[in-house]
Formats: sequence, C-alpha cells, structure tokens
Amino acid sequence: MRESGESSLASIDLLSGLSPAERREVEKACSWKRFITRQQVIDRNSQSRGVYMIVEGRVRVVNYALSGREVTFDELPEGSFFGELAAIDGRPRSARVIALTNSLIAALPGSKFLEILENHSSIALKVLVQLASVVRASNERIMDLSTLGANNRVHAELLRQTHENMGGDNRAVIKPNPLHGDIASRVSTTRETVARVMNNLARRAIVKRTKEALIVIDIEKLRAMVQEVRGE
Amino acid sequence: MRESGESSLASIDLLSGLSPAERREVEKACSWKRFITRQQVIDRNSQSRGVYMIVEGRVRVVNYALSGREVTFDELPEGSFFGELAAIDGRPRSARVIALTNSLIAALPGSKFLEILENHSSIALKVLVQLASVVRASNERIMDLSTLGANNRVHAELLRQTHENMGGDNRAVIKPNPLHGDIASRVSTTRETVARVMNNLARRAIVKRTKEALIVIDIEKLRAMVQEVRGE
DNA sequence: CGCGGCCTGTGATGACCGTCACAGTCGAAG
DNA sequence: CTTCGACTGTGACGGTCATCACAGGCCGCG
Repeated sequence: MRESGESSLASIDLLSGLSPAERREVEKACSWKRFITRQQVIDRNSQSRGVYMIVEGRVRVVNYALSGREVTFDELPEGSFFGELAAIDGRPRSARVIALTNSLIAALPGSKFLEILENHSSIALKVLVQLASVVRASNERIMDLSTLGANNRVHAELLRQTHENMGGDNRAVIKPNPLHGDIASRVSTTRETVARVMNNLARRAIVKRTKEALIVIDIEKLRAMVQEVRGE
Repeated sequence: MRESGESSLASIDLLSGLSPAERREVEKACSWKRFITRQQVIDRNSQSRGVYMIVEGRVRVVNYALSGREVTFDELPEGSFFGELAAIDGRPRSARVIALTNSLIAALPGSKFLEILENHSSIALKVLVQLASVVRASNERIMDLSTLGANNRVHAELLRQTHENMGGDNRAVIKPNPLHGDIASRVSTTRETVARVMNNLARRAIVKRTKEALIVIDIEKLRAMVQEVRGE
C-alpha cells in the first residue's frame, strides 16, 4: 500500500516519457481525489473534460440501460488512465466510471492533456496505442455478441481470463473466484445463465471450483467449445 | 468523377495540415492502387501495416464468422482513411476491407505514417479524434446489442440513417433504398427480420417505400419505439 | 421475349435463453 | 449462535428470432 497523501505520478505509464521536472509540473496541474469503493468517478453524459490517472486502486467502466441492465465495458488497473475520449473530442462522457476499490486518482485538466499531446509525440503515440487496443477489444466483443450464443460468450470470456493467468500448460487459475454477475455483465447475459454454464463446465470436468479460485483444467476443450461455433 | 490516374491527396482531410511540399512528398511515398467493386483491399489477419486513403470511391469494413455470418463494422466515404490500427500497434489487421465501388486508393507505408504523426501533432490529433469516434460508435453498438432486441436494433439503425439525411422536420429521405441484407449485417440480425420490421413500419405509416428511396414519415414515432425499451 | 439473378415477402417451426420464483450456502457482524 | 446480506443453484415458462422453405417481383441481358 502506498503512502496516503503521496502525490506522485511516477507509476503512470502514460507519463513515463516525461522528464522529472515535467512530471512534477503535471503533478501540480492535477487535482487529486480519493474515492471509496463503489463511488462514482465519472458520470455518463457529463461535460467534464479531464483525464484521470489511477495512482492507487482500480475502476470499472460501465453503462446502464434504463431497464436496469448493466453493461461492463472494462476494468482498469493501477497505473492506467481513462477519460481521454472527452478530452480529445470535447463530447460528453461516453460511460460511467466507478471505483472498484478505494482509490487515489489524479485528474488532469483536458486542456493541459491536449497541450502535453501536442508537445510530446511519444505520449500522443501511447494514447493512440491505447485507443487502438480499445477498438480491437470492442470489435471482438461485437463479433462475440453477433455470432455467439450466450453460453458460448461465457466460454469465450473464461478463455480471455484464462489468457491473462496462463501457465504454459493446459490449465489456468483464475483468482479470486469471479462473481457470476460480473461475468454476466461483461458478456451481456444473466447471472443465471452464467451459473448454469459454470455448472455444466464443472460437470464435464473442464473447470474446477474451489473456495478461493476457479481453475480451468482443460483449456483446450474449452477453446474447442467456442470455436466450433465461432469458426476461425 | 475525378481524372483517372490523378494522384493528388488534396481531398484527404487527414493531411490538410500539411504544406503543399510536404503533401507532395507524401504523395510520392504512397503506392496508388485501383480496386474494382467487391475487390478486397485488406484481408483480416494479414501483416501489412500501411495506412490507406480513399481518393475515389467507397469501402466497407467487415468481418465474417466461419458460420458465414457477415458483420459490417463501417462504411467509409471518399476522403477518409483506414488501416491505422495496424500501423499504430503493429498487430495484424483487425478486419477485412472491400471496395464498394470502383476506387482509387493511396497506400502510405506504416513507417512513413508514424513519422508524420511524430512530426505533425495536428495530424496525430486528427487520428486521435477519428479513433475516439470509432470507440464511441462501438460502445453504442455494444449497448444496442446488449439491451435491444433484433427489431429494435433495426429501428435504431433506421434512426441513425435518418440523422444523416435530416431535414429539420419530422421526416427524412434515405436514398437509395437500403438493402435489407445490408441493414441486417449492420445490426446483427437476418434479412428476414429486417423485411418483417420494414413491413410493420410501413403498415403503421411510419415509413413509406418508393422505388428509389425509403422515406421515414414519422421520425418521432420511430424514436419512441426504440426508447421505450432502451430507456434514457 | 424469356431466362436467370438478385432482392423481397411470409409462414411454420423450434431452439435458446431471459425472466420469475425460490431454495440453499457461506461469511460477517451483532 | 443467529441473523442478515450477498452470492449461487435450479426448475418452469414463454417470447423472440434464427432458420428453412418457397413464392413472388424486378431488371438486365441474350
């Protein structure tokens, strides 16, 4: 745990190209805020333009339909940034962002952010790379939603989580145990469907559930289940 | 129709910040290619890195599941560019691009593109704005797929096309008559469903079909049909 | 003119899965 | 140790829509 009250952007990858002096200048330009779990950082449709950097903590990017249905877009770890869309194009916030844990977040005014982009092409490139990766992820998600059924989307999501926690062999440990509701919101289905799929996988000995973690025993078989429908 | 064989990038908005000399340099760096209708410009997963600029014509960005199901991501008009993702992050092409009409396209090598970004922050900003707009569109599409039924997605798509062809009043003309299959591929449903929805709208006097165009008579009613489910 | 290709229209059928309703488990907090 | 809240498990039910199968309409071309 980092010293509370510290206000260093040293851990923000986006700014790693800056000299210490420049970084200190940015640190001063930021307003620093603490958020508690579940607290909202950005509201969808609001008009602010700041770019936020996560010094401590973790956030989730979501959207809600009036039906109440929640759609999770992404989760961002310590060291990352968000809120760049509004800063870049000046349009309203495209999603809601809430803190998943108690967090310390630095807010850089949009104008300052643009100024930095203008003067540091290496940082502009980092933002470009980040946006490119968001676009690629979105495209994959659109393909999943368009071509896979709900159960296969759960499989696909499990595979993704698997990739992040891989050991080279045919198994992976996902820790801590993911909440069914969270998975559901990431792949646009219901908690119940996720529960049924997980049970099915457990019965077929493709995953194993312990109290602390979810273990994917047979990644290959899981992959096969997705591909047989998705193709390619 | 532009003079065939002309090789000017004057109409490419992306490059409008360049001096005439600089633009001429870029023109020389490009390889110029003509494509006929339906011809493929980029193949998904290929390793090229070039950025393409549409001097004449129109292209469609698509992806196919092995099931044969086609998913349309976007259509790009004359003067726009595409292929920037691979140039920026060096990963394989994320989608297939095919010419919708006979087209003249300039291909700028990825390295040259990056060099331009580095030296012209105004152009880098344009690319950022473009990517931001793609991200916003993708988010909207993901929300549609997650919260709307197939028929409502057709309604929503009609509304979008409506916005592009608006007269200030409560009607809009979409010309030429859109193909049902194309709409289906843009909102991830089937040709048959689109046909049923269109008939329904016609019967309810919300749209009118003529031989040359589709006329949306009552935009407000259409909007209401989408919102009653989507909320907000 | 008639043929073939492309597009649209429409019914029948059934799978998938969202929704509702509850029961069961586990852990934390009083 | 009980109570409460958050999470998971599971059955029943029904709506939505993808799929299949075909019937037309329209147009350009031989």
